[in-house]
Amino acid sequence: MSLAHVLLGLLGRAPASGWDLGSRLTGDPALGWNAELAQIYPALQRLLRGGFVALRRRRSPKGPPRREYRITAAGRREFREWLDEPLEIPKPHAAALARLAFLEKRSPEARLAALKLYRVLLSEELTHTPPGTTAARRRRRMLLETELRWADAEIAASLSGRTLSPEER
Amino acid sequence: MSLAHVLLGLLGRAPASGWDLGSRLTGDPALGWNAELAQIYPALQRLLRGGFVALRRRRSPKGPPRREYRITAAGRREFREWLDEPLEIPKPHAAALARLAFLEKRSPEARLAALKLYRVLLSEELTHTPPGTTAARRRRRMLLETELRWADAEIAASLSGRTLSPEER
DNA sequence: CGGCAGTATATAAATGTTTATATACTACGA
DNA sequence: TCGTAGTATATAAACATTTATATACTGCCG
Repeated sequence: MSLAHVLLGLLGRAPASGWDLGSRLTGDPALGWNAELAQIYPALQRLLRGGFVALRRRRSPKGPPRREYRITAAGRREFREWLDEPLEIPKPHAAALARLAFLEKRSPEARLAALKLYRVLLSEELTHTPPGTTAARRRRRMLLETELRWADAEIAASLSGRTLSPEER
Repeated sequence: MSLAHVLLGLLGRAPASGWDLGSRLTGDPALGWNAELAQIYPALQRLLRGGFVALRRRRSPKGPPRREYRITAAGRREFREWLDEPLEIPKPHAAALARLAFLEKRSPEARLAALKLYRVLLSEELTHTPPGTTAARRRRRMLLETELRWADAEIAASLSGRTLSPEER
């Protein structure tokens, strides 16, 4: 169960509320994990019952009282055990990738349009991704830059393919 | 529901059994999707009931009779609609990535060992990844090559950090 | 004052995915 | 002949994730 361990990892950096953890997860794609609040709140309750985190209630300047969690010694132990499990090459699992995998099923025009759109998305993402301060962030940035070069190469290939198409010869 | 659409996409290339589809999914990480057979068989039954695929039973040279599916016109229509949905930048979601994201929490020795292991895994994966014949496969290969360069850079940084550590100064 | 936006927590229902288990057919080697 | 490996299908149970919905508190704008 990785979500609980990722939450422990984040709480190891600083105490946080469920809301904070949700923001950090969705705000940092380099973490390699994401979750809805509806999943985070029950996960924190389980961690609390298990003694892996401790709770402190604090009133919030805005909104209802916050429930801030900090990691316990047992939590750190549990996190380290998870961290020690063997690494693997992650197998991607995303609808957007599956769509890219079937690019060849589209008409040359639609393919080109999709590639150009994807390129725009990539460069936007890159502007929101500051040069990395951690290994995982540096990795993420390098991968985005590579994807950008890939998209450019595919766009070029798509254009030269178009030039060679029957109507244009 | 992406699994059903990915299956339709694969069946659009050639008719196949559930077993075949399972092998193709796990055999081609560039597809960006993976699933267990226990998920594939019910999905095919739903596609069949919906009229998106048609079934032909064939006896197998080895093992029990195969149930081979081919895509129907309705299936192609459904697939194209899914393919036309807007692209996004995929947010990675994998335990291995989450572990990499907490590399800094490990001791310099453990960090270095993890990076070296990951490097080995990457180069193995690359040898099993022939130069791409589709856009998605070319993308996958470029990303693996970039990850390899990232791992080398992090290993180098880790080593120079070690050189500067108190005991060695 | 009323509604909206942002912060904050929470639960139920629906959906998707993995793990465990069972069955069946063939070929091959011990 | 018996076990094992590979091919092939299938279901139940457990687990994970998303979507929908509800509540509450604050400040701001109209």
